[in-house]
Amino acid sequence: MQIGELARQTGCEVETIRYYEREGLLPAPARSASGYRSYEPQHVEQLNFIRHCRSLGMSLADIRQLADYHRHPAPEPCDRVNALIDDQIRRVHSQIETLQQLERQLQALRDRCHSPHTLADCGILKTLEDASSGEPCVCHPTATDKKIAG
Amino acid sequence: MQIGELARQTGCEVETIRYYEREGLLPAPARSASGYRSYEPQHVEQLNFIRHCRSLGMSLADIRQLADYHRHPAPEPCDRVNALIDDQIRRVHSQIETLQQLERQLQALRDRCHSPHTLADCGILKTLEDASSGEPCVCHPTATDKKIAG
DNA sequence: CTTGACCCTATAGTAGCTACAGGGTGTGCA
DNA sequence: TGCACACCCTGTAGCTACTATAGGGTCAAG
Repeated sequence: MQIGELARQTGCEVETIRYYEREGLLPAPARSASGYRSYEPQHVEQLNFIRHCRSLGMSLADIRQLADYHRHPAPEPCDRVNALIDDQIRRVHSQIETLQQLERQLQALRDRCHSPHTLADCGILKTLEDASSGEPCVCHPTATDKKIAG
Repeated sequence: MQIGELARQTGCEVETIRYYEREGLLPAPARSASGYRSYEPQHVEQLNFIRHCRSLGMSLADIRQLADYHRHPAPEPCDRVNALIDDQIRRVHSQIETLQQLERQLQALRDRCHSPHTLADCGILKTLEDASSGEPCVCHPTATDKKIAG
């Protein structure tokens, strides 16, 4: 099967498939006489594995690890698989908390301006300006919540 | 004041300050005879403004807009400021919802493997493999929740 | 014999920084 | 005077996970 057909079967863009190959996530397939990539059904499965993990928010590095365990189902304990998933859950959870705090801060800022104003008189801009001069602001009640989310 | 001092006063890295200047967010300061950047107190305020907005998760493009309104407090209505903040709140909110769904999916996957297993017998890996072959999986009860979060 | 759909490689762009390499400047100390 | 060391400069490459070209080749149908 050609790359376009693989793309259709997996819902993954052609360029992304070539990118995964370059990154060593998807094994390089055989080539036709004219140099076209020629995929086997197992490639569909491998690509689905990658896309499934991506849909769970995992990094390509983590997926590479998982795919390795997948390919070599050794009789060792699967602690590292669990640890990998646990880390991912922790990361997602902490992102949620960061964003929830962000949402509260933005809402507090937004509450500064509800009725129609002019720019010169806008509570939002004024709050942002005051905060720039080091004054306390509604959005950041404590100093520690002002760090920038990665 | 030199760039290092500005960095110290604002908690912003020197490279980041130069980056903001390149991007047109922070006005280019005067230079000393030896070519060193020489900042005024107003630069502290402007940089604080940028960092404050960044801590609210705003993009540099949005911050550029806000800084423009800030510099030109015209007597027009501040609708666009409000719209900008509202958009940001919407974006943050939808990111939270996406991540919460992700967390549920990851937890469902994690629940597949609690007691000690070998790799060959790991419920997590098995679930991921089955999903790659198109079988229904615990993490994605419906097909629509499988899209990849940006 | 041409059109159009497909394929190839290589490179540059996205956001918001961060981290060099390779050089110059300025101050303190022996 | 010589040297160490902290600071500054520009320019460029790296990070993630793609996406989007440019510029070309291949193949089947009409």
